[in-house]
Amino acid sequence: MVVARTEPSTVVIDDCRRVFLFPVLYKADRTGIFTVPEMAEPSKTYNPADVEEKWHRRWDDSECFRGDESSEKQGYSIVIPPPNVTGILHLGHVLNNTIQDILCRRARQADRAVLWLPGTDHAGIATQTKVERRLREEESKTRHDLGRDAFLERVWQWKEKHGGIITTQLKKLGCSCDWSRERFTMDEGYSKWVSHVFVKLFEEGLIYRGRRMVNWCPVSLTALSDEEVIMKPQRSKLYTMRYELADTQGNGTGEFLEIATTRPETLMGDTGVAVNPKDPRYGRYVGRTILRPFPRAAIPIVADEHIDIEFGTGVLKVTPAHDRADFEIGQRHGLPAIDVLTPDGHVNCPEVPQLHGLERFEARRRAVEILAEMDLLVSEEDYQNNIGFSERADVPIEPRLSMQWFLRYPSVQRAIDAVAGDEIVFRPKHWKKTYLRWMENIQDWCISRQLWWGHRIPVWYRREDAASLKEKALDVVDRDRGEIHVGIDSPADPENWEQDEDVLDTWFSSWLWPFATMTECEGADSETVKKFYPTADLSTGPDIIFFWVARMIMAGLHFRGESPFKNVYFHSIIRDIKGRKMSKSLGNSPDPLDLIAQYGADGLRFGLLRIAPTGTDVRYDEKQIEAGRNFATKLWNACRYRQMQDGNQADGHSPARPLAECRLSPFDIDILARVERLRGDLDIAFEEYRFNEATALLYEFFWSNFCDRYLESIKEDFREGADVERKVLTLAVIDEVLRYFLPLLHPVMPHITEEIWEQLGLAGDGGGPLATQVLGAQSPLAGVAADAVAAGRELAARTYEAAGRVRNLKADYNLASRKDVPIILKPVEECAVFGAAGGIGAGRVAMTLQLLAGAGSLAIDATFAAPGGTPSILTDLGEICMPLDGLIDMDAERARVGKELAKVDTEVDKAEKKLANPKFVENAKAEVVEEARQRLTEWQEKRERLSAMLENLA
RNA sequence: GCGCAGGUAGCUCAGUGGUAGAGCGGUUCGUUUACACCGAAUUGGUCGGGGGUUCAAAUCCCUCCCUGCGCACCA
Repeated sequence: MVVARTEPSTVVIDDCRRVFLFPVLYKADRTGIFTVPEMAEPSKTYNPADVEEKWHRRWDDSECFRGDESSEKQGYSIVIPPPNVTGILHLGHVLNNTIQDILCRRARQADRAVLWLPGTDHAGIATQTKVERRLREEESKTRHDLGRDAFLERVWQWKEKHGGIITTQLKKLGCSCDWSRERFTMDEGYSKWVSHVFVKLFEEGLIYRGRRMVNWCPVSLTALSDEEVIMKPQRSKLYTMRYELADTQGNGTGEFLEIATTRPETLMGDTGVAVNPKDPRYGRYVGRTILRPFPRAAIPIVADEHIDIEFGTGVLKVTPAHDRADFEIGQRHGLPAIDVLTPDGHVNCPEVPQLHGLERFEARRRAVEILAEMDLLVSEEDYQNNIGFSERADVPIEPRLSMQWFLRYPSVQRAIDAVAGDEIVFRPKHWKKTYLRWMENIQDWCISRQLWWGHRIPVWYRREDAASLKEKALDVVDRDRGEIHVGIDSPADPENWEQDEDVLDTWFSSWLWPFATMTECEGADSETVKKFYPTADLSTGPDIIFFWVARMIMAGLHFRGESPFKNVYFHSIIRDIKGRKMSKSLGNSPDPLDLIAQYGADGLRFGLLRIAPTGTDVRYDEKQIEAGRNFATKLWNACRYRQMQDGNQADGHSPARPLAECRLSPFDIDILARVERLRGDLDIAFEEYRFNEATALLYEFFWSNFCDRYLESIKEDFREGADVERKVLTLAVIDEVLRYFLPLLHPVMPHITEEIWEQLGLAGDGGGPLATQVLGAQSPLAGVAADAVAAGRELAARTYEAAGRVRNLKADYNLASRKDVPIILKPVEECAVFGAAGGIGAGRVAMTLQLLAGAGSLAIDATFAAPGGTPSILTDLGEICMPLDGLIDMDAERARVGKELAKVDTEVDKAEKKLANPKFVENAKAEVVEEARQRLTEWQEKRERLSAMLENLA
């Protein structure tokens, strides 16, 4: 078996710093030991691994991505959406960070001082859960076994061990972050910001503590915000049971009311039954009492508008402790709240021993049985309802009454105005509505979490009163009374105080990210924040628009007086090919590192960008990544081809004169004009954050225009005995195109462009890495007269078009792959001036036409008289005949021309009809009408000539 | 229920009033020394249905159908 392994070789072949980048092929023997290369052979495929690694090192060493706060240049900044510190990279990260990398690299090219500030988030619940699980699995311990301090020590250890992973992965992707400024939400300075903000909001009366109905996760044992609850449709049962009126018999023989419920296991907490006051069926019951079966008790029947007459039986059991709506009904009617569940979701009701201690779903089944035994169960039917699940633990949450800290959001109206008035621009713009809708219905934020990993609430209670204070609703007044201490620092006499046990919601730190990463909360502003705040762009997923984006806007406005960013770009959510969300449990989420290993970081970046950025969501298809890799290979090979020509060269590498003074061919002019045009088109595409369009432009230019047309047509210049001057000029044009193109591609594919840039020596003397190149304003066609450019491009376009038509013709005769077919061009009059553009004679056009058409020979002969039946086509260069000795088939040719004529006929009809319509001529834009006229003329001419051809064939 | 986004070629998607596009796939041909991760040709669409506005609609309006997402919910 022969194993090929590539090693970069650095054979200096001349004094121009050009080296052979293309690796030497080594062969391994059966032992796997590499032996002396048998022969040097350039690799046909780009091998990203070594190249990428090398450039990561180079960029790192040169510190070229450091955000220079003292720069004279205009600042540009992005803060990274901090990934979970213990998380690993997924495709969403790849897309999002590629976008940010592009924005930053382009900003550097535009000569801005750029800061891309990286960092990670402590991710309270997620991280704590991970460490707890490990503790349970490996040591069979809970966090309580360790105690708070020891447990936190473990979490920090875990963070130290696993915290760097995602950062390393981002580096592999080529992210040009300023790694020297990496931040973590639990850094000391950052934590100080969190406390500072808490204290400030508390002082403003926006933070308060109270006993409220919250979303409780019975697994994580903490309260959650509304945003952390995911509603999911569930198949469940709707049970109808009956409660007996207490004032009739009370012994099972009196009057009953039927009540529908999905949660019979909470009926021990029922403290009332409610009907709608407008419901004629039940008016007479209101004010009476009814018997709760277990524990048996008489509870009042109340009338409440909230009850839906249509639903179920129109009678609701009111369980104020276990349902948000019931709680409110209870408040309105003075019904007590009886908590019958433990925090971890077990029944807590010693009065009913059959249920006491049972897990909540087990208790539900058991409660139904008991009801049936008591003959109180009327029916049981399948029912679909929506249940809230906890985002992290993925179990149904319990509405639970508990003492928590809440925030009334600050600067809400300003945050609404900023987005509504486009001070902050959302893209795609429809997300604006989603944002405004949420902001306009904003609810207080439950910010306390019963966790240990996070920022501890900076509130202390007087030790002697702590027990009672912890049960009390609190606000700023209580501090003024000296009962509690709220401050960044602990009280001076800590032995007399007890700190609140809870920590803050992770997002309560994340919402400060854009400025808390840049400056300290006390004292003078840092130079960094002065230079780089507010940031320019935020790129993130629409799934965290409420969690993060909206809150950052409020925090920025409130604490810095300025919105934290100008533009928000919401990238699409990546789904699998079947449209499902990527998830670990489905196993449909490819590991980006595998993809990088297989396709290269550049290929991955390019491939994802091609499909991802416009819609709301996008289906991931590995074929796209493959296309990205293929594009890298194409680029590699085109440059390899260019480099191979160095060896053929007699006299130096570039013409002594500037390009504009050389005899540029129409094709030289065309490709140079196109690469310049590409730059303008890219500017527009990126300006509008249309990343997919940008990749399409780059792909189209390089593959179709540069490789398939230009490179294919200049190969003659490198053949034995070709004109040396022309060869040198062609090399110069290729170099100029690459010198212009590679920087344009660089933000998308940074590694391979750097490598080629260096190896081809395109930077010139003293030029640094491509990553540091500022794009100049120089046109590749500077000094070339505008009319020469126009004429050259016109002639090039005609030639390319004609070559395509000849290929079609060949295919019609099943000769597509034949290279020996002779063709004869009878030039049209206006093309008789071959050579007007750039002083190059007809030979250049003829050569290109012949090469691209794949013809064996080309004669230019205005007087050529084709034998009858010779296949020919009409092009903008003239009539092109393909005499096929021995292959001529009059019938076939007649059929072909007839078919073409028919097609042209319908086109003429269409165009005539359009122009015959006076309203069209009247109303349409002048250029549209003019275009239609021209088209008609062209079709008519073509029809005439085709008719003549058909006659000749007859 | 309310809102948002989408329905264009077999697949993934571009295309906002003026000749329906790309990539992938399929088919046929081709290894000519940059590249088979390639080249050439070719196949393939009454642009979700219906109605309207307009000289002209994939594009604007109305309506219906389907898909995805968000918000709110009926116990």
